Amino acid sequence: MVSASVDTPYPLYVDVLLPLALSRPLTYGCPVHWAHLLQVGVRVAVPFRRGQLLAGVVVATRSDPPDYPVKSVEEVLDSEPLLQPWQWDFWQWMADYYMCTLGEVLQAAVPSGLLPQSHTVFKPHPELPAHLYNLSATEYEILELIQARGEVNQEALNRLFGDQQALKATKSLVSKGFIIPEKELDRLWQPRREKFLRLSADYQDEKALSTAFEKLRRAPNQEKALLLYLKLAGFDSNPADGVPLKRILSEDPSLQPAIAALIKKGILCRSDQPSTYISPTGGGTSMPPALTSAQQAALESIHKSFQDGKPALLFGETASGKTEIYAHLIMEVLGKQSDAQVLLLVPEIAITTQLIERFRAYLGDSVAVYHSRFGENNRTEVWLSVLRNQRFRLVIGARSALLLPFAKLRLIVVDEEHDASFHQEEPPPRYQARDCAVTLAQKLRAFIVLGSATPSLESYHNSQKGKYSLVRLTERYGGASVPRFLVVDLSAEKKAHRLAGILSKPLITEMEKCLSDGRQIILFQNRKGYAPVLQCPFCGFVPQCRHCDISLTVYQKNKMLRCRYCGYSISLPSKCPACTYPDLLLLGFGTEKVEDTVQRIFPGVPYDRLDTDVARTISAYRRILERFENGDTRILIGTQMVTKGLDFAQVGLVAILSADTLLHYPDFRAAERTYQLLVQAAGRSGRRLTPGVVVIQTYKPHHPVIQAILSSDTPRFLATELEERGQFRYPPFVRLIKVRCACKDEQKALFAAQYLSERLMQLPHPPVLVGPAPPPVARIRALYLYDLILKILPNQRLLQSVKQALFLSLHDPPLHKKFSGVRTAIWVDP
DNA sequence: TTGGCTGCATGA
DNA sequence: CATGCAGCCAAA
Repeated sequence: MVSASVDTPYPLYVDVLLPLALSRPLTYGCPVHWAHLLQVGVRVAVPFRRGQLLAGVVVATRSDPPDYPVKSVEEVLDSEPLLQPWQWDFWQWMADYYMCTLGEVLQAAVPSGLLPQSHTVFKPHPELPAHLYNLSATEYEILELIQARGEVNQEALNRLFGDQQALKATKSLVSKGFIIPEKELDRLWQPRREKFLRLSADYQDEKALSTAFEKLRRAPNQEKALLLYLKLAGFDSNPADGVPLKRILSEDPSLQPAIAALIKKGILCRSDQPSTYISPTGGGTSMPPALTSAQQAALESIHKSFQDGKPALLFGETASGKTEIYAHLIMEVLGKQSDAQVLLLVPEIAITTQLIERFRAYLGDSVAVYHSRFGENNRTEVWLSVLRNQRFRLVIGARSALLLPFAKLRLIVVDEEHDASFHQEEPPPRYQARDCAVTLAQKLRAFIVLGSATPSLESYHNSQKGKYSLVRLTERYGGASVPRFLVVDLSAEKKAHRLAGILSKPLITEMEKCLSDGRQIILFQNRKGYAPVLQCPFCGFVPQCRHCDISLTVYQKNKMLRCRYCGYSISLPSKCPACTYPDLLLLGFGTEKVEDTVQRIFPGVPYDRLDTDVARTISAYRRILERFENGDTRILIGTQMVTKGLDFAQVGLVAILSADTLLHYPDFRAAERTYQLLVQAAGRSGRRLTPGVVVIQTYKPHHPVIQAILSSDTPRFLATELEERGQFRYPPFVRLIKVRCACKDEQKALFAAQYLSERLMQLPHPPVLVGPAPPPVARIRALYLYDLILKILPNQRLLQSVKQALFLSLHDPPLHKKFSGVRTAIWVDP
């Protein structure tokens, strides 16, 4: 028997990109019966490792066999490509630029519903062994379950019996010949379909219909059902499709058998119609408001920069009406080409109903929303619709929307371009979506606008160099007024004993004034929980995380101590774990503690807290905002979340409870970020004709950033900050690459980082190296960390050579041998 | 990255 | 001699 073992050549070989961190696509053979379906961009199911099935995307096809044995493509999942041809080039650019693998980009881009994986299903063996006596209790139970249900998947068993137990038992059952494991691909994503009812062709005219009623004389329920159908169909503007079955049953669920009978008699017939997971919202009837002359001028400048083929940086003060300009641009582009697509990128949290509703008013159901917290089905539907250029004209999305397969993208708008959430920290690809958007626009010859009231120094610098064109918009829109700033010196307040927890006397006074005016208050504190540190005043003991080098945060409500890095938690001790001293100190302030103070000082005033702890889901987040919007709550206490994208007319006071935690953040962008946040927070206070108040509490009232805010001269702040960046060699004057070595063994992590640094020094033009040094939190999840920061002059060639050297060193055998167990991570433009 | 394999240490 | 864990390496 030779024939079976001979490696029969396949008619076709395909390189398949899998959604894993593999360094390259893998090659599979394609059997004849699939070959005609294969083309670049279609999905295939392929075996991976031992029996696992995985969906991947075909990157290339060829007819010559590789010089190693290959496995066969199991199934072709598409008849049309799932990707646009330009995406390969763009993804490759991302992978090269951000030093990650293509597979990681694939994973970030494609909704997981479109990349199914296999799971194991156990079925009873057709010929069961005669003896059951050598089975353990668990094995016996599992066998019974499998026999009863016909098939059971591994996950279900894991849930019932625990991972270890289930795995052991199934393994043993398989080897003893009781059950057979089979790999099945997860159910493929299906477009939604809905059951519809309509009148059969034979009963369309009035006469036929009356004979139908004739027949139903002795079946009152069926008669009732038919009447109900006719009533609903009559109201339907397009009864050609019939009436959704769901709608009929929602009127009277008891009619189900009657309807079944009507179908059986051939009076009604059932049909499956394609439907949508994204319910229609209506709208699309209004036009964006007319522009003021200042806005019109800005719009024209943007047109001009488009003609020059440059990205436009729209630097418009808070409330200068940038959104109106976006709206006009978008309508223009869509007006010119009816099949054009537009992408509006927004920071994650700012995907508020407010912005979406605004655009739905103009564009109705052709507005899609895309971000990670939207359901898998919705995302998949948006993906396919954007690919085939159906339905959606405008996609409003968070950073990952940039990876959608646009068929005809003509314009990208990046709103709040300075916002940190455009940068993906983890997992790879670690990319900056704003910068990627610029590259993508260039590749697709699409227009691009970056908008902000406080541009990032990178973008501002680019506009000064002439790479982007700067469009200024200084006039406040609709007579909006500038808020009044009040800086409170916390050290003076403390000396005068005028601090109630974290609320200073002047702040309390402003709050009282605001409340008696019938207006609302936002309190911002950039810390979750009750207090960041618990300390014993007697022996000084501070509870630390077991796995991270950080003190545990106190959560008073849940009586817990919790690590903000790894989630490790223990119950709140009532006395010092070291010396049993009973009165422990709660140092610092989190939002929970602010809540307590507010409750104490303003008893009876309704408030809410908004941070990731309470707003876990999008619906919880919305509920809290709704309550605030209709005035059910008067005070909103929260973290970053409360400073972004919320526009509430009744807010009269915004307070930054501790500007210092922002200013002292160990990051070269601390000043920039603080400035941006303060401006953004200020934008939340006061609307139109009623000026608002912004209270900034700080121990450093003379800090340049605070002073800059008071003068509200953003260009000047940008200029001075740019000067500092130049002086201390920080972006945008140098490019940064951060390399992190992580290992359970601290020495090993350090040595690996040192080794890398030595290798990089040997380059003909070495980068400036900072470190290796431990980051501020030097151990996370039991891994010791060492960071190496490379500063590279902004020169394409240099950057390229450094990246290459870095790549080679990381994949170098000596490094792997000597430093096995060291994990590395790279951030380009951190 | 992940899982499976190898080799070594521990335990009945 | 079985079981567990760490380190190593290929994945087609």
